[in-house]
Amino acid sequence: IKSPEELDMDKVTAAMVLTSLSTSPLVRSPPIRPNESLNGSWKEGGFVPSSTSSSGYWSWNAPSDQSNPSTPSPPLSADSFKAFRTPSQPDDGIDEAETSNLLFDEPIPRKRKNSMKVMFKCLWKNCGKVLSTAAGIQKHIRTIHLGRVGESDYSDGEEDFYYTEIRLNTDSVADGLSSLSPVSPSLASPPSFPTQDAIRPETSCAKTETKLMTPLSRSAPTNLYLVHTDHAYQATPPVNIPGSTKFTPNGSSFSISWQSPPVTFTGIPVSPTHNRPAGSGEQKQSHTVLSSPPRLPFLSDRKPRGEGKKCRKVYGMENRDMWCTACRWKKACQRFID
DNA sequence: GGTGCCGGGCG
DNA sequence: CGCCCGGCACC
Repeated sequence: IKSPEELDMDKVTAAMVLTSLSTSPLVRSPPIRPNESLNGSWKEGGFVPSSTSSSGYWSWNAPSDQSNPSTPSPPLSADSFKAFRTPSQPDDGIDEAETSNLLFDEPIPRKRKNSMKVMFKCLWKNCGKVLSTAAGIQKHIRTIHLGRVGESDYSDGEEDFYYTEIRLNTDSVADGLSSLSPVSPSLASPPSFPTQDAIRPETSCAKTETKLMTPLSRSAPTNLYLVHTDHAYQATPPVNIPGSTKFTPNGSSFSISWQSPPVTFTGIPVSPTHNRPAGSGEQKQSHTVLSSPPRLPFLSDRKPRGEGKKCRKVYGMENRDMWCTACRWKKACQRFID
């Protein structure tokens, strides 16, 4: 069961990955994309917990790598925070100046010569800036239009809706999936992608409200796709940490989340104790849901297994009478809920 | 192989 | 219903 908070988390995590990807040394080195296969495209850092259909999101989860609940900030606890970071990726060391320089001027070598080129265009009125990376455009919007200077690492996903992707080369279409760059939060879905004009924010005030009230709502349902790999975590699925190299390279571990109007959230309401989906992949119906995208055949929604210790482990087989009834009945534990 | 727990059977 | 377990996906 996914809570709304988790959904938000997904989004936040996705955003984090996006930004951290751009600042990660990995991205800068040429051979980031050894091949064009799904695996190759995704193992770099994608990730994000995902959820299942029936709500604003749909996705296919990775069976693995889902045990890492994490929040961008603040750390839930010492432990989770530790898990959240990967030993190989100290995410610091890059100062702001370098970061922006990188984001704005250095296109990420995402594709080989003949593949299509994807650019991201800012949709703010009188702007129209075009950058080559989603992270770059997000940063641009965040700093220039949203005025969030200090929180360069943080994204609530709002900026995702203020820019659009432009494809400048249409050959090689077959790899629909691999063409989805892990660094691109908003991708077009062939038939339903609206023109960029459709998603032009008219107001720049109140962010949260804006999302619900702007014209976004009329086009959002089918136009924005969030792509991430899974890990909940929280999640949904599982959690890949920004910049983490730990993402499971075995194909099945990524997810694409579709979402209707931007999920609304300003803060990150993450409960320290409930950041993992408990049982099956079901999740609460989101109030922002406007429609449900079709389920892809290859999406599998395996339920992430509860992570926490349960009665059995805590008390042991010998003390079975101390277990909660659910555990005794071999049902979902009610005492130690994930 | 252990664990969590869904699905289902039995009283 | 309460109670239990086969079986399976996860670890």
